[in-house]
Amino acid sequence: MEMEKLVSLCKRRGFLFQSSEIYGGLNGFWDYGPLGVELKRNVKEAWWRDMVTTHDELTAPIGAPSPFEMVGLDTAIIMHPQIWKCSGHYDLFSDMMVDCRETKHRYRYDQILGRWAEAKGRRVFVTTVAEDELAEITRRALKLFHLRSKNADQLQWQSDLTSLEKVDDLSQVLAPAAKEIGTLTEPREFNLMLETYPGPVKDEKNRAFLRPETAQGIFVNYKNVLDSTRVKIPFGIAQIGKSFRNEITPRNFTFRSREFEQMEVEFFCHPDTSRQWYEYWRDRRMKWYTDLGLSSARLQLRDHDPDELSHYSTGTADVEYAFPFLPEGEFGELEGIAHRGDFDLRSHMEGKLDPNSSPLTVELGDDGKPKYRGSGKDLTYRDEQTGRRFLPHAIEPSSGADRATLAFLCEAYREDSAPDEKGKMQTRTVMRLHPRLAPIKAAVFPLVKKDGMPEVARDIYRAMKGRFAAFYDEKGAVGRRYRRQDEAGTPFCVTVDGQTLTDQTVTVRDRDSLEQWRVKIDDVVEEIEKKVS
RNA sequence: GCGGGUGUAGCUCAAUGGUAGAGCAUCGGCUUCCCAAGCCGACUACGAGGGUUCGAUUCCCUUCACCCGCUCCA
Repeated sequence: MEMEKLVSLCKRRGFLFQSSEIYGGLNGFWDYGPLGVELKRNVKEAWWRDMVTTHDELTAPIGAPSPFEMVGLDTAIIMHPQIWKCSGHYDLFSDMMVDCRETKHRYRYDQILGRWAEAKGRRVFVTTVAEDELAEITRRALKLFHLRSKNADQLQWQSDLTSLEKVDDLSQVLAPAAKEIGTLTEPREFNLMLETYPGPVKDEKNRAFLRPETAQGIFVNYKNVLDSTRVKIPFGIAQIGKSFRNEITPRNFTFRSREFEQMEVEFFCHPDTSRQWYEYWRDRRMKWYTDLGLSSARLQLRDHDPDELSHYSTGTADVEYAFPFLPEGEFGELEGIAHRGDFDLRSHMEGKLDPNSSPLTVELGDDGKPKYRGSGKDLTYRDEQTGRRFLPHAIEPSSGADRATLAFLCEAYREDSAPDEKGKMQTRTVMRLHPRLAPIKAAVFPLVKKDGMPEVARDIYRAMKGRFAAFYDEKGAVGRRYRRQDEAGTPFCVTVDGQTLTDQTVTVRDRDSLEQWRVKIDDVVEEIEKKVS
């Protein structure tokens, strides 16, 4: 399937529009049209119903270690800036970066180390980002000055190892991996979080961030939920909401947008059982996508390699989909299921933890105090059976609503053949969306606009509208009307014909098989409702 | 962020330094008893800004967006 065809259909039928299109568009932002908004709402509602509303806390679901509770939450997009310092996003997301024009590599300004070296009358700041800095710098300096190891004494070091930040003139700098000097751009600030300034006066003191993930809203409300709901561990808190990231390269339709919507659960459990819960959520979340129509052949559950994991995490897996815009054999992330240990709760309690420490300890600043202070609130959980206190571990299934919607659109797009009125085969474009996700569940047509058929059809339409999304159309050839609904992904079309007027039956036409069968008018609404829910 | 390409109607495309065309879609009729191309009619476009020119959709510059490759993707 060519992506342009899907993009074109999305615009033509009103699934997706480029944001601010009449002003030329805005990179990284997208608008959902009348059909798209229904589809995305259905995705989110399917998720919420399956995770929260219909969850039965009395019964252990298949594969779950025990019964558990699920509650929801809806937190603000803008939160206290300290949250992002303790979560680690602040340090990771706002950096001075330099680009190398020669190698096209991008580096964190503060991570490039180097030494001033002089030889043959030239003075160059030789840099590296490698682990064994001194050896690497020496090796690169010799190479730059065309010196053999035995002539190393011709090389004079004019400084100890220092940060590139101390160097004023970048034209005399040998960039890591570069062959020539002076290839680095001036340092530029990269803010991966979008900033805003609550309050009428723009002042640095007021600087806040649009959340880059919804999860932190859950962590900082974890105690409120415990105190207000009587939930007991193990339990999950679910949230759906917008998040914002300054993606460096927004691309691939809505796949990498700067404004996007997440569907996240933080599942809190005892540390001893966390591994089992992680496996439960990982497998359950994978199944959710196949249940809603993504083909197993295009989906994969990819466990992260141990070296991809934070050491405090015992597992992270991605649910990935083979999007048609990716190269053959490559997959794009739909959802990450992460074992986060107690990193987040402890960071919000004690102060930002150093993710590289083991066991985890609070990261200290130059003054020996915590780099970012936590809330100081006790977030431990008291097991009322044993009387023991502990900090729960969190399992985080974090799903992208827009990415899921895009995957469902990609999966649904098909071109097949259907006969026209002369029996000649024609290409048919059809969106084979799962009935639960389809924006319109059924369309109702009078076969022709006369003989009392419209009146009957309208009555059926009205009866449907009270129960589910339906669409009425009486214009033009009926084949054309069927094809229009095919592109909208409507699973069923109900047609009133001449026979209806004599025996009170209508035809129901199936979108995918094109089969038709007759149903009594009195039964048709219920029959379709059963098939689409 | 870098390099290359593209930007004309809702969609897919055409042509042109001087009035911009088509197919499909849409809308209004007619026709039509089951899968888009039967008939008549109607609507709609040169991404934005600036420059050159008597005159720019066309040439030049800038910008925005999209596509491809590289980079990035916590």
